[in-house]
Order: sequence, then C-alpha cells, then structure tokens
Amino acid sequence: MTNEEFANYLFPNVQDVSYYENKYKKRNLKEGAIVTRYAPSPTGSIHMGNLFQAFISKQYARQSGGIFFLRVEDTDQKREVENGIEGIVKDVESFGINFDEGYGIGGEYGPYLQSERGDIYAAYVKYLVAKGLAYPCFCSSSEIDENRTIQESTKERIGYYGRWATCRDLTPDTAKEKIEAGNPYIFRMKSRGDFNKKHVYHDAIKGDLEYPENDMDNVILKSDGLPTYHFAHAIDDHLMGTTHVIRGDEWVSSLPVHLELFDLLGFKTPQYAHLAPLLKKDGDVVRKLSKRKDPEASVRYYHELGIPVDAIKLYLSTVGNTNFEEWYLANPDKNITDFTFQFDKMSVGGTMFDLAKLENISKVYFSVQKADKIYDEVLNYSKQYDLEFANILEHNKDYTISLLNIEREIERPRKDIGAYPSVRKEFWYMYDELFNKEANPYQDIAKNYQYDDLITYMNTIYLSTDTEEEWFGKVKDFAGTHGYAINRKDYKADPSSFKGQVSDFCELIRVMATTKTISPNLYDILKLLGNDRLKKRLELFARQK
RNA sequence: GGUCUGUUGGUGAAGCGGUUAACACGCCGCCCUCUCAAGGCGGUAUACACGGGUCCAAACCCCGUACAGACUACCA
Repeated sequence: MTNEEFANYLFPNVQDVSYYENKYKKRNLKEGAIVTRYAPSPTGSIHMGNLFQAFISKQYARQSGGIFFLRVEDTDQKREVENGIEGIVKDVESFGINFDEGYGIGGEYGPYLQSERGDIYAAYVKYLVAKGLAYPCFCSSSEIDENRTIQESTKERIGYYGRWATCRDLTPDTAKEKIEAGNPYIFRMKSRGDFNKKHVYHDAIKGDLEYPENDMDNVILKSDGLPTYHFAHAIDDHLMGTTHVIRGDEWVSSLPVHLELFDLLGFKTPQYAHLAPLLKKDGDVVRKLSKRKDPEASVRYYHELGIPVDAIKLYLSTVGNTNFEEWYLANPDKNITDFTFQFDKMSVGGTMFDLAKLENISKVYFSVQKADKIYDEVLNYSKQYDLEFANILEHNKDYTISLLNIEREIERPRKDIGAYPSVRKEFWYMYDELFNKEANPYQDIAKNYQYDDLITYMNTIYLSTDTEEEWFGKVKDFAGTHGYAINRKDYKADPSSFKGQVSDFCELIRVMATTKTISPNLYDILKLLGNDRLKKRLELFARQK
C-alpha cells in the first residue's frame, strides 16, 4: 500500500487541498500592507497582556492599510468557558479595538472558529500523509509517560523523536491493520529535522534568534479530531493570509516546530514578532503579570478604577514603542493613530507594568481634555459606580463644567485628575450636597487660624464684581494693614514682626471655603461658590475658634 | 535535565566597537508664585551582573559563571 492509497483509506471523503488553496484567494492589498490577527482561546476574559497584543496588532494593520481579524482558537474543549468568546470580544471592544473581519463579523476567509474548520484540517493531514510527512500514532499516554520517565533518568531530551518515535516507521499496511483492530490513534507530523543543526531566524521584535532544528514528531490532530495549536496556526494563518504573527514570547520556543510545519506543508512562513511579557515586581522578585494573582492584570479592573480607555491606550503605546512617549509629549495635540509604530522600537526583554506611570499618563491625558467631555465621561462612570454623585452631577451640569474649567485651557493645565472618581474625591467640597453631609467639614483642621481677621475681611470686602487682579489687590491691601507681610523679602528679613505672609492669609480663606489647604485657583473657587454660600461656610468655620 | 532569551543609576530607558554612558521620572537647593501643580536655573547619583578572551580600543563581539524569564502536553 502506498502512502497515497493509505491517505485515501484514512480520509475518503475529504477535499483536495487545492480546493482550499483556490477558495481562499490571496488578499488583494497594497504593497506593504500588514495582515494581523487576534486569536484568543475562549476562556472568558482577557488580561492586560492580551489587550496589549490585540492593540499592537491592530495598530500595525491599521497604519499599513492592512487587515486585522479575529480568529477564535477553541480547539481545547476542556478549557472552554461558557460565553467565553463573548466576554473576550466585549473586553477588547471596550477599548475601541475592533476587527475588520472575523468571528461574529464575517469575511471571506472563514469560518473563523477553529472548531468549524475540521474539514480543512483533515484535508491537509491527508495531504501530508500522502506525501509521507505525517502518520497515525497508536502510542497510549501511558507509553508516552514511560518513555518520559526513562528519558528523565538517562538525562536524554524528553519527547517523541528519533528512536522514541516508534510509530513513525510503521508501514501503511501495519498501520491499517492496527486501525482495523480498533486501536485508537492520533496524527503526528513526521519531522525531517536534525536537532544538532542550528539556524538563525530574524524575529521582527527580538532580532536574530538562534535555534536548533525541530526533530519532534509533534501531534497535529488530536484524538477528538481537532488540530493542535501548532497545526491550526500553520493552516489558518496560511489560508487567512496573515503576514505578521504578533504573539506572546512564550511561543518563541515552539518557533522551530512552526517553521518546520510551514516547510512540510509547502507554505510561505509569515513574519513572526514575539512580544515581551508584561512584568510585575512582587516583593523582590520580578515575574510575569498574572491573571490569577494580580487584580491589575484584569482589563476590567481599570474600568472600575475609572481610568479612561484612551489613557490606557496611551500607556500601552509607551510600553509598545520606547520612543512613543517622547513623541507624544512633543505632540500633545496629536492622536495615537498619527504615530507609526516600529517593530525594532519594541522592548525585547520584559516590560515592567507600572501603575504609577499609568496614573501619571492618565493625569496628563485629563489635563488636555475639554471640561464638557470630562463631565460627560465622569457622569457616565458615576451612573455605573456612584449613583449619588451621578445625581449631583446631573443637577449641576454647567456648574461642574465651570469647575472643571478652572486652570484648564491654558498652556500648562492642572494635573489633579487621574481617574473619573478623582473629581468627587478632589472637589466634593464644591457641592453643598456633599459639604453639608459632613457633620463638621472642618474637623481635621488642626492649625490655629486668625479667625477674627478672616471675619473682618469677609464682612468688609467679599467678592463683589472684582476681576482677579482687583480682588487680589484688595486681599493684599487688607493683609498688609492687618499684620501680614505683603512681600516675601520683608517677611524673610524679620518673620517675627508679622502674623505671616499674604500666602498665609490666602490659606485662611482657602481653608474656610474648601476645608483644604490645597485647591485650584482661589479666585475662581470663591467666585463659583458665591457670596451667599461663602457666608454660610464662614459662619460654620468661625465656630471652630 | 534540555532549548531559547534577557541582565545599563532608586525606576523607566538610549546606546549596536572609540560618548564627559543621553534622556525622563524621582530626590535636593534656589527663583517665581495666593496653595498645590506647572515652569525656570542648578545639583544629585559608587549605573553597563560577574570572570575570562579578541582588539590599538569593548556596555557593545566571543567563551564561561550567576541570577531571572519562557518553553519542554492529545493547553493554547
């Protein structure tokens, strides 16, 4: 029996591979267009590493005028989670990362669900068997385990290769007999590699990678009839026209297998780009960010924290290309989509996932946004996580926008908002609903203030319709005639002859109005509060004496 | 055990055979200022994991060692 006859016996009702090669036409894209994909397993939710991968893949496709598609790798039924795919798609789309084609969207290269591609994989297994490049293997898992034990004790390389690959030399006739006797089997690739031969592969990110040829007869079709990752990857990315496989660097070590598989199948290999993992410092050790151990690994965590999606994308961009941050700082008015990512500007080792840095980026991001946009987003966030505040916001729309506008649209705006909840945390005192809720808003004030001066000031001056300059001039005059130094040099020369400086008097006003020693521009705050409310606060404050 | 990869000040990170080893954050001082932030000026740091080698010359190339990570499944 020839290999070809054997292949026909094994797969009598399968299309010839030329059928699929014709069906899935070469993509008609412009020169240099990159086709990337996001190919998750349906395990429910994604973590930052996955998001990073999807984000970067999308960027490369977009910036080159290519295609970014979604393929679902559901070949492991044991790991499958109910509605797992939906959860993943939701997570990715919540970051505005959408697909040009793929599962749930459609496209000419489907099905995009691997479990629906059985016929296709079978056709290619048949093709390999006919050429003597794949074979059925009857070894049981206990036999494999035994081999492994022997290999461990004799310190040989572990795996199914060379003399350990006992089924690779079975003739088609013996194999057929075993099948007819009812022995269960799987399919393995028949490696032609020599482990002692080394090659260099140029990874788009990692650069030159030296690797030994693969000589393992890896499983390509499992007993459930579904392909392994390795095989499905080769078939799908070939047929779907993927030009660049961007994936985590845990795959680097199976690169020799994939390279050989493409070779056996006669496919052109895609360009691989292996992404460095996101790392975390856990005490003294640095390790990969873990979905199980680290809450910050979860993508949903950031939605709860109220960090804007765009800020996270900004952060991922800085992680993605080492020169991104510099560019963004120099072009604050530009968009991420205006930046061209380069593979050789990506981190080769791991990247520390730094929450403090994320927060900082988020603050910079907020500082350049328009007040009404922030209002809308904070309201939106609050509706989900803080109904009380959402209600307050809805009743104080213009007021809140004015508040958010203080020191905003200027050359160097304030950076005091890092996330949506910061608005309440930083400015609660600007809302009477929240201010009056406190039994005594001033209870934490420890300092002994000159209450009488403040009362005198409030009773005589107030705000009226002054401009900021007029107002501050009056504050200065008043402070000067009530024992405060009106310039720093005088005070420094002889501090004991003053009650303090003008800044100390301003602090007094500030504490009365806001209960805090730090706030945005005092004049704007006072104006927003208005004389009536200030008067009430003054009375309350004066009781602290 | 095997294969592959990585290791530059407190942190991030340039550099790719000849540099005073950038830059950013941080930290300290001064200036400005109604607070904070921002900004300006100046300063700070015992930074190229360790040991050999090649070279006139090494953070950069080679070989070891240590440490760290990934993989070593009919999981992806």
